[in-house]
Amino acid sequence: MGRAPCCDKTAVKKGPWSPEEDAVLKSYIEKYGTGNNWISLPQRIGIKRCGKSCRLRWLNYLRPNLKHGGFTDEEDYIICSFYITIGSRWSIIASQLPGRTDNDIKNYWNTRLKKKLLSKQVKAFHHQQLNVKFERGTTSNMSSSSSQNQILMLHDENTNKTSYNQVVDPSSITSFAMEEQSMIKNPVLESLSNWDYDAATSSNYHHHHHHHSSPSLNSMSSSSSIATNSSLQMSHYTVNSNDQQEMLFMAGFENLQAELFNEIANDDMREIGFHGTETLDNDWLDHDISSFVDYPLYNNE
DNA sequence: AATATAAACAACCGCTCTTCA
DNA sequence: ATGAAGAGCGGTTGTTTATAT
Repeated sequence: MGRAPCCDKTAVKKGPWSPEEDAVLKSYIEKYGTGNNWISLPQRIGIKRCGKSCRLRWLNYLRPNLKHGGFTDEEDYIICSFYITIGSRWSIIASQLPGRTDNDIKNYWNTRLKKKLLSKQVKAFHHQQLNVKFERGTTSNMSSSSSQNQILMLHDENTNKTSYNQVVDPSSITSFAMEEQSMIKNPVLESLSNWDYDAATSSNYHHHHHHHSSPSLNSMSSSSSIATNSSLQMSHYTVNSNDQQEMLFMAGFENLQAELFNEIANDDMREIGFHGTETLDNDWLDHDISSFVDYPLYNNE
């Protein structure tokens, strides 16, 4: 009593398409079009396939002017920008990339691009942190030992709060990081800022209990408009908690980077500082900071 | 050289959205 | 106005190909 199948599954072939099947389908559609009826098409042309399968084959493979593989750097940026902004809305993303299908982009993201982006983000973060120092004590010692290109973290055991104070010399930021900036400022991404995101929110969205981890990074950066939009949208468009965590993770880094670059561009400052205080718990540490610090923040043993 | 493991990718499934009689 | 059929979507699976042991 489930849903009725779209076709007789026993009389229908599954799996990869043969060149012969491709040729029949392609030549028919090129001559007569699809006739707005995929379900009856296979019977009409004598192919033992489900109508949905024919449609998919045509749309993703046989249709003219399709590209396969060989994604360019520009396409990478566009895909990443969109994913970070609107999540896995593959058909929307595909509509921005001529000759690419949603299926292709989805596969590419899942198998390669996601890893590529994550490793870039991690590299960029490493680069930014430059030199992390962690001390225990009271907040009164805080400012004394802070210097250029250093992030100082100070844990006050009495209040169980950790303060941080980051000072970055802009000249130490590499061209790699500038490349990241161009992604953040991608015009495609900016064009999205006027969309009405609330209209289509997510029945399957749920807050993950780690959702506070990124705000801890956000609080370091104040607010560039792009970064703010990005994190807002993020909270509405994630699909499951793993993806959400991962996306917040990336967005947090981007916010931080965007803030850095904006300050460099607008103020021509020699120094950029971030200051703040957070109540730290182990979740926060594990997720955002501790894996990037070469020595433990706490001695738990 | 043989086998195990991972990556890549096409295609499938079940659902939702749209269209039209 | 309404509901069934068609189209579209995105997560996931299954198979092939590449890489590691």
